[in-house]
Order: sequence, then structure tokens, then C-alpha cells
Amino acid sequence: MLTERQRMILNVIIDDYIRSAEPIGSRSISKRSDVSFSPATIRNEMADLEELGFLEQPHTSAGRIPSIKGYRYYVDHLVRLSEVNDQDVQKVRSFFTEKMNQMEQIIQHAASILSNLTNYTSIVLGPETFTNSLKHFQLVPISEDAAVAIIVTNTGHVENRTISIPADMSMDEMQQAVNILNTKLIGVPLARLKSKLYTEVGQELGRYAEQCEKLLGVLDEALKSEDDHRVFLSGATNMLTQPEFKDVDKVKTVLDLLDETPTIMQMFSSLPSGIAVRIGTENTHEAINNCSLITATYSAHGHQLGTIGILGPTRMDYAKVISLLDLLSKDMAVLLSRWYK
Amino acid sequence: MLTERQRMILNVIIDDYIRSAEPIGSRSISKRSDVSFSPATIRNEMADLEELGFLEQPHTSAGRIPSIKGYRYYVDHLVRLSEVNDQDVQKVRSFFTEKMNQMEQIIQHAASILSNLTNYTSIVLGPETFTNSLKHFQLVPISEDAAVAIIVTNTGHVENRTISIPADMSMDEMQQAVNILNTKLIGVPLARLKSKLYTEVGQELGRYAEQCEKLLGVLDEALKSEDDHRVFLSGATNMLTQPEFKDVDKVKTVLDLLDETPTIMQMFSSLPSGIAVRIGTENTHEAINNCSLITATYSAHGHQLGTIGILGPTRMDYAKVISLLDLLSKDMAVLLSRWYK
DNA sequence: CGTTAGCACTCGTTATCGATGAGTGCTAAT
DNA sequence: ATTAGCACTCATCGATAACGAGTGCTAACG
Repeated sequence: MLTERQRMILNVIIDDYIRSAEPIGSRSISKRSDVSFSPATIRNEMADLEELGFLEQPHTSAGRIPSIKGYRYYVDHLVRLSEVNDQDVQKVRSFFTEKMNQMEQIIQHAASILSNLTNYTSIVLGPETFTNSLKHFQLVPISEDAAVAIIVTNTGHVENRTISIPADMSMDEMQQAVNILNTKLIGVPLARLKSKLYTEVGQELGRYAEQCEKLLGVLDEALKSEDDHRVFLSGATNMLTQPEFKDVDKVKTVLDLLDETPTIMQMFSSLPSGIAVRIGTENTHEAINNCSLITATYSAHGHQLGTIGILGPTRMDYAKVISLLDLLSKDMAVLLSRWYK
Repeated sequence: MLTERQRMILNVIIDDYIRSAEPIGSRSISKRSDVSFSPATIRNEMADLEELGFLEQPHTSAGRIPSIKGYRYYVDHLVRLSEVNDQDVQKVRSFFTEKMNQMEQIIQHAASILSNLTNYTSIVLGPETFTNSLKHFQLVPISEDAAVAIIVTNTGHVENRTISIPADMSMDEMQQAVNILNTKLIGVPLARLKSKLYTEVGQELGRYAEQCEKLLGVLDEALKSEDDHRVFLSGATNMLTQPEFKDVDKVKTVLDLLDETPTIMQMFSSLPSGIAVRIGTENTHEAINNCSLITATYSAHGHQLGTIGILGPTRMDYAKVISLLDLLSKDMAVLLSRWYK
């Protein structure tokens, strides 16, 4: 529905605006070497594009800026996904060579790289653990009435909680209960631990029932609080460098949002697999209605594990961010596959 | 060296300025019910106080604001440490009643409470672990060539790392090495693990030497990276609400500093025990030269464990923050003593 | 008919100027 | 020693004007 020339002009306007953050006038477009029309012609086209909803005018005597619809069209039809800058590839690759044998470390590092290379804010959602299965369960006594409960999953994820031991129970008894749980529950997905316990293991435990209840409580809690540890942020303060956030109040609502792990979890929970772009008001959370969120899911061995995302102003370098996310999500998959074979 | 009246006036100016964030004029002081002097008298005293270095004038026709030296005198001699607001005590107490059986959780929660009650940024440094001693060391295999190494300390602190197992080594052999380490090293402070191993356990390990090397490497790494996990922040965005930080650039340098865990560790490493107040340029880091940092150490059973701190503008409610830190540091000591008996 | 030069017009930005008023320092009277 | 009085300073605010970037429209051009 847009003519070739209109598409070209829209493309140029968005590219220029992404770089300059200032409204683009007809004259500056006309002066470009790849454009051979006079300002007047450009103006006519721009007026049409505005009528169609792809451009906006901050005020009468200013140039045009892209609207949400304009960005959307750009992302869907115009953007040329450049190869990632060689230098940037280099940095990502060197990320590979560093040996990191902690999954958390890899993920946090990936977030750092993303925010460094883009100067936006990166958000990475780590793998969920409740689909993992129990590999090992253990109690380590640390005093007369306290012990550390340790849970290891098949992916090597470790959760631990300090629990206090009831006075009327010996350490031996406790240990026995743990042994029973271990023999019966290894291999069971964490999400089904509790139900599994009640239906199949309940009777065997006999007098340990009460203690098992307690242990299960610990397990349960471990799974809940783990949400907090799935979200990795980096470069939140990059928001402050964006000219659209020179107003302190605006940036505060965004930064406050980033502090709320549950909200981020919710934002990321409903994303499709692959690359997704949410522009401005397409985001349901009002605080980021003048931001764009670009996300890419990563997976290993066919299992979708988590999501990496970049949050920046709507005036974002979509081409760069998309290709970078694409690159990194694939690389992460390779790195993480080690834990998921 | 200051007359009683000068002290009174300085006190009033700082109290008012802390509340209003605007230069205080002689007239507004004179109008207070507890002051019975004319503006002219106040002005004379203010001129003297300025000459002595306790006050400053932003410009000729403005009121006075406290200088660093003024704040320092206020903190050292004038501030009346009010009891903590009942409502606030209530909140801190309710923090007690919630049962939290994870030390991290308690510390993070303490940070949240601090920032909520003060509207400043809170920084909490958790207990260091390298003075803890080894309680338990274990390998949990998670695949053919990978295992999770788990370290439990006497305080119930758990560190874990994923390690890959060399192809030329059976799981059994590995396990035996672990067993030897366990019998020999339990009770040894983490800081001395490595040297202890080489001097005393070395020869016994025989052919496992190489593997032990590797395991020790894991331990070593665990102790290093643990620094990152000692710093707990809350309310960093509160900085944005302070009128002295309406300028985005200023606030960015502060927020960037807060993102650098090592810098914070360094800031907190050289603090005396008890309450400490660092005002403005008394802070060595330039980024917070117009901030004040108030810290309080907390301890259990005589052992100093960590530090809780509040970072805000120099125009900070010192009375409130100091008494709150005092309260909370003692309460935390009680809560945490459980892990350190 | 598409394109473009020309031109009047809009409107945000910036600078200037004066009025305002809060606050000071100084002096002289109390 | 205290204070009333007063001249002075200077940030803030509003109005006004100059400026200029950019537009929309019209008419001319190929």
C-alpha cells in the first residue's frame, strides 16, 4: 500500500531519527546522496505518510518523527538486518572462550555484553528450574538444631535452605527420612515433587511423616523464591543517557519497573519463541510505553530455556539490536547445552 | 568555640534545610517560635558562621546552606538522636516475626526495609565467608562428564560450581579424592584451605594430586566470585527523587558507582565498627562527593559480620538514619546469631 | 501529471530587558 | 548587644522581539 518512494523516505527518516534523536526535515533528506528529489517533493510524501499514520509532527514547524505504526512498518518490512559489527562479534566470541563453569555466571555475563554493545538496558531471563528433575537431596547439619537442606537438579542447579531441626527428633531420624526421599524422588520433576510425595511415598514414611512435611515445605519454598534469581539485568543506568529520558521522572518509572522482578517475569512470560519486538504502547506496562522491548528466546536441544531482551527508547537501533540478539541467543544455546544434555 | 546561640542557629538552619532543600534566610529563622531574635541579629550570627566555615551562600542574595564542615559539626555535636518513629519500629519488628530461614533473604529484606523507611538508597554488606570453616564438601554427578561441587561452611553458607570431569578419570576415583579432602579438611577456614592442602594433605593423595588440584581450583574460584554476592542494594532509584539530583548526569555517576560491586566493597572495607558518617567530600569516591554515607556494622557473638549503610544527599536526615541504622544493626545481629553460634 | 521553485506562515528557541522579591550587609539608632 | 532601616545584589519570571528551521500551498515547468 506504500509506494516504493514512500517506503524509501520512511526508511530514511527512521534511520536518521534513530541516529539523531531529532525531528527530520525534508531538506536534510533531500540533501542525502541517495535521494534525488527536491524538498518539496519529499514534503508532499511526508504529508501523505503522516496522513497514513506512519509519521508524526511534534509541532507545526518541526520535522517528522516516526509513529509507533511507522516503527512497526519499519521493523516488519524495511529494516535491513546488517551483519553484526566485526568488533562486536569479536567481543561475543571472546565471551565464548572465557571458561565459565557456572550457569548463572554465563547468563549474567551475556547480559553485560548485551548492554555494553548496545548502550541500552539488557534483561535476561534464565532457565526455569521447576521443569528440572531432582538429582540429589541432602541435609548437612551445621549445629545441634540446624541443618542445610541442599537440592541438586539434573541440570546442576543447586538450591539450599537453612532449616531448624525440631528438638524431639534426632539427626539420625532426619537423615533416614532424607534417604527415603532420595530413593523415591530422584528423577521426579520439581514441579511434581509434592504431589508425588503424598500419593506414592506417603505410607512408607510412617512416623517420619511430620518431618517429611517439613522437608517438603523447604523444597516448596526453594522453588518459589527461585523466581527472583531468574532475572538478570545489566546497564539499567544506560536509560539515563538517552535524550528521551532527560526528564528524571520519566526515567524513574522505568527504573522502578526494572526493580520489580515479578513484573519483568510477567512481561517475559507471554513472549513467543524467536525474536519479538514490542514497540511503545504495544507494551502492556504503561511505564515503558515510550520504550521498545526486543526479545529473543534461547533454547538447548529443542527445549526453550529462557529469553534475552533489550529495553531502550522506541527510537532504538532495531537493526543492530535484532541481529545482536539473534547472534547471542544462538551462542548462548551452544554454551548452555552443556547443562541440558 | 561556638556560642550557644550560634550552635542553636546552626542547628535550626540544618534542620530546616534538611526538610526544605532550599537556602534558609534570616527572616524564616527569626519567625520560628523558639527563636526570639530579629532577622538582623540572626544575619550577624550567620555571617560569623559563614566566616567560620559552617555555612555557605549559593549566591549573594540567597539564604545560607550548611557546608560539609557544618554538617560535620551537626553530626558530632548537635544532632538529637530521636527515638525511631513508632510506626517504623513496628515495621522493623514485623520484619522479625516473618520467619526467614535463608540468611541472604534476611539481609536483602533488611536492605529493602531501610530504603523504604528512609527513601534513600541502602547498601548492605553481608558476612564474608572466607573466615568460615569447611563443613562439608561433595561432588554430585549430573552427567557422564560433569558434576556439581558443593561446599558447605560451618555457618550453613553453600557455594557450588559445575565442573567437568576429565575423561581419563572415573567417577569413583573422583569420589575418593573428595573423601580424602573431606576427612582432612573439615574445620579448616576457607582462607587457608589451599595452603593446608599442599602442606599437610599433599602426600596422602598420591595419584589423585592432579584431580585435587582441579578441585582446589574450584574452591578457590568459589571464594573469589563470592564477593559479588556480598553486596545487597535497595532503593537505588530513590536517588532520582532527591532534588539535588534533578540533573540526570549527576545521578548517573552515582548510580553507575552503585553498580560496581568491587568499588562498594572497597568503600565498605575501611569502615570502623559501630556507626560511621561520611559527609560529602569525606567520601573518597568522587562520584559521591555530594552524598553522605552512614554506616553501621553488625555482629554476632562478638564477631563483626558486615555493614549496613544508607547513601543519600549530604542534606540527609541524619537523626533519623542514624537511629534507624542503630536499631536495625542490633536487630540483625539477633537474627543472624542463629548462624553463628 | 509529476516535480519543483518560491513564498508566506507557524512556532519553538533564544536573547534581551525590566520588574519582582527574597535576602544580604552595613549603619545608625535604641 | 540588639534591631530598624535602607541600599544593594541577584536569581526568577514574564513579556517581547529576532531568528530560523520547517511546513503547506500555489504556480510554473518539463
